[in-house]
Amino acid sequence: MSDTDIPEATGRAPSIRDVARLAGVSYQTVSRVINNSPQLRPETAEKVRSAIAELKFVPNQAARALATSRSRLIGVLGPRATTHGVASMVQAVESAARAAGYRLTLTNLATSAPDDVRSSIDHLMQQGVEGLIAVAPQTRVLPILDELKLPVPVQIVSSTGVSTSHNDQAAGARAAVRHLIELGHTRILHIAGPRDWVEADHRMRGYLAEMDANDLSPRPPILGDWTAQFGFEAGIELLRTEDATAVFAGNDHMALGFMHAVRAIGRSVPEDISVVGFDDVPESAHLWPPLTTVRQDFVGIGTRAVTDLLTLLGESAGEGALVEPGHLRLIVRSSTAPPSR
Amino acid sequence: MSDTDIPEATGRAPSIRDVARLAGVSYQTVSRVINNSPQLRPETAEKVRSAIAELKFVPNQAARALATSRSRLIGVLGPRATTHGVASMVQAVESAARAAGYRLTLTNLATSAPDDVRSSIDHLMQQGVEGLIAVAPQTRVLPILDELKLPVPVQIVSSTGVSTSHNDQAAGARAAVRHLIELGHTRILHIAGPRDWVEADHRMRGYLAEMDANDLSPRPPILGDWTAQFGFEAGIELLRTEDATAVFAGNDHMALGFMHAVRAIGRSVPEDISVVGFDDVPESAHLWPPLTTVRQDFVGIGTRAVTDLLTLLGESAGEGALVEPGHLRLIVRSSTAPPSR
DNA sequence: TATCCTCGTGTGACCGGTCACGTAACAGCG
DNA sequence: CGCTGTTACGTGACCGGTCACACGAGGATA
Repeated sequence: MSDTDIPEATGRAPSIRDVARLAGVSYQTVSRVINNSPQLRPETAEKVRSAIAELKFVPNQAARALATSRSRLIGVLGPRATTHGVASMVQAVESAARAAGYRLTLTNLATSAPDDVRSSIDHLMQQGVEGLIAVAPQTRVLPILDELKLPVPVQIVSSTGVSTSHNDQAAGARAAVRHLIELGHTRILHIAGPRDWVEADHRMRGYLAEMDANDLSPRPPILGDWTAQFGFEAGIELLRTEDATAVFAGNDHMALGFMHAVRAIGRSVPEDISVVGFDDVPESAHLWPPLTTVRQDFVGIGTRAVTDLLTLLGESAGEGALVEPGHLRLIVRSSTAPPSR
Repeated sequence: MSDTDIPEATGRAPSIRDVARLAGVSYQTVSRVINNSPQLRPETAEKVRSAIAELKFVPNQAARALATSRSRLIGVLGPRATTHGVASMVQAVESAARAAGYRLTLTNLATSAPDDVRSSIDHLMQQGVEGLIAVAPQTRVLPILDELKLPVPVQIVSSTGVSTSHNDQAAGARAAVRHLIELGHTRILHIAGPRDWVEADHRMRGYLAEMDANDLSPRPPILGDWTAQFGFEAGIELLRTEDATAVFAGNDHMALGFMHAVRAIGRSVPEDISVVGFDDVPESAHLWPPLTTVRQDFVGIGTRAVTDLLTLLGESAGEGALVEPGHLRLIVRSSTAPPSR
C-alpha cells in the first residue's frame, strides 16, 4: 500500500527474489523463512512474512523438487473399482499422506492387462514419485511390480492386510465359514472374487481351510467379479444345480445379488439358505435380510500403508507411532440361521 | 555394452546431458528427441533413443515444469464420500486427464468447514495445479471457491451436470416424482440429501416443483446424510407420523434404509408404500424389492468436466469433440406400484 | 561465384528454488 | 587487546530441463 496499490501487476508469479526485494533482505533469508530455519531474528522473519503475504507468494514446488531432488510425491495405483472399500482406502491414504507433508498423484488401472499396468506405473514414475502405493491390486499386478524393479519403495494396501505378512484376511474368511458350520451347516458354497485379486484368493483359501479343518468337503468355488449382478446370476445357476444350505460370498455385493436370486426362485434367506458376505459395506445392515458379514478396517489399513511407506522412505515414524489397523470382525445379522433340513 | 556392463552405477538419475554424452550429440538434441521435434535426422533421433533406452532415462518433470512454467497438473478436490457415484466420477476424471497428457493430484475434504476447504485448496494450489476440478462439492464449498479468486480455472463436476447451466438434475428428480404421481400417489414424501450438497438441493427443488406443477402439496423434505442408516431412522420416524403412500429418496442408499424401515414395522414395499431412489448404483437392481431409481452417467459427466477444463486451459478440443454426457433416465423396477388405498 | 535460405545441430542463459559456503557484527575469554 | 566462537545474514553455483539464438553445411538462386 506504500507506493502502488497493486504490488506486482506482472504476469509471472512472484519468486523468493521478489519477496526478498520487497522485504529488503536476500533471497536466502526468504528461503530460510519458508523453511522456518531457527537461525533468524524474529523481526526479520516477520518482515519477510508480511512481504510474502502482500505478494501472495507461494513457493514453487517444481523448483524445490528440482533443487532438492525430492518430489515429496506419492503415487497411488488404484484398481478399476468404485467400491466402498477401495474408495475408503484411497481416502485414508490421501489424508495420511497429506498429514505427513506428501502430495498424492493418482492413477487407475483401466484393466489388469500387463501393458496397462506398465503404462500406469510408467505414468507414475515419470512424475518422479518417491514411493508407490498399490491399492487392492490384482494378483497379476504384483509380478509386474516385482519385475519392473522400481527404484522406489512400493507398498501394497489391500484388505489382505498391509503387508503380505499379516494376512488375517484368510482368518476373517475362516470366521465366516466357521460361523456357518457352528450353526450346523455342512453343505456350504463359496462365491469367490475374481481369480486375480489377492483378496479373493485369501478369502477362498480361508474357506477351503476351514471346511477342511472341519472335515467337510468344500465345493469348488465359483469365481465372480465382485458385482451384485454376478451374485444374482451365479445364484440362479447354483440353486438349480447344487444342494447347499449356506453360501459364503467373497463380498457383500455378491451376497446381495445371491439373496436376490434366492428370492427370485421363491425361497428365502435365512430359512432355506444362509448367506454370509464380506466387507460390511454401510448398506449391509439394511439389506433384506440384514447381512451377516465380516467387517474390515479400511481406513486403518490405508493409514498404516502410508506410515509404513514413509518409514521405508526414511521418514521418522513421527507422532502416533504405528497404529495397528483394526482386525477383521464377524458381524452376525439375520441372513444366517441354523439349517432347516 | 561397449566399455562397462553397468552404464552408470552412480546414484543420481541420468539427465539429458548423460544421454547426450552417450549418444555423441548435444543435450539440446536430446531435448528435441523427447519432445519429438520434426527437425531431426531420423538416424540422429535413433541414436539418441537407444541411448535413452540404455540409460533408462526418464525426463525430470520438475525440471520441465520449472523451465516451461507449465505443470500439466490438475487438482481434484473430492468430498469425503466413498460412494459409487463419487468414485466413478473421480476415475473418469483421472482417465480423461491422463489421456490428455495431464497428471492428477488428489485431495479429499475432511469436512466442508471453510477452514478445511481452504486448506485443501491451498494444498492443491501449492502444487502449482493448472486447473481445479471439484467433485460433487457441497454448496458451502462454492462460495469459498469464488471468494478465493483462484488464478486457475475451476470446473465443478457433480451429478448436477458439469456446469451450473445444464442442471437436468432437477429434471431427473421431477421424472421420479412424476412417475409416482402417474401411478396415482398424492401423499409423497421426500428424504433429501444434506443441506449443503448441490445435488441434494437440486433434487429437492425438482420434488417441490413437480408436486407444485400437479397441485399436490409437498411435505417439507427431511434432510439426511445420504446413508442407509439415516434412511432407516427417518423411515421409522416418518412411518409413525406421516400418512404417505410414496417416498422419493435423494439417493439409493437412503431409499434402501427406508425400505428396511418399512419392513421393520411390518409393512411392505411397494404394496403399502412405493419408494424411488436416485443414482442407480449397481446394487439397486438386486435389492428387495428391486429399486426404481434415476440413472446417472457418472463417467460421462466426469469425462466432460475434464474436456471442458482443458478447453479453458486453451487445449485444443482434440479428438472426440465434446461428448455430451448421457441424460438422467428413470429406471422403473418393482419398488413402485399404484397406491392400494 | 557470391548470396540467400533452409535444415540440422550446438551454445549460453534462465526457470525458482536450495546448498555450501563466506562474512560482518558482536560476545566471551585469557 | 587480540583471538576464537556464535549468530544472522548474503553470494555463487547448481538441480535438469527449455528457450532464443548462433552457426556450419549444402542446395537454390541470381
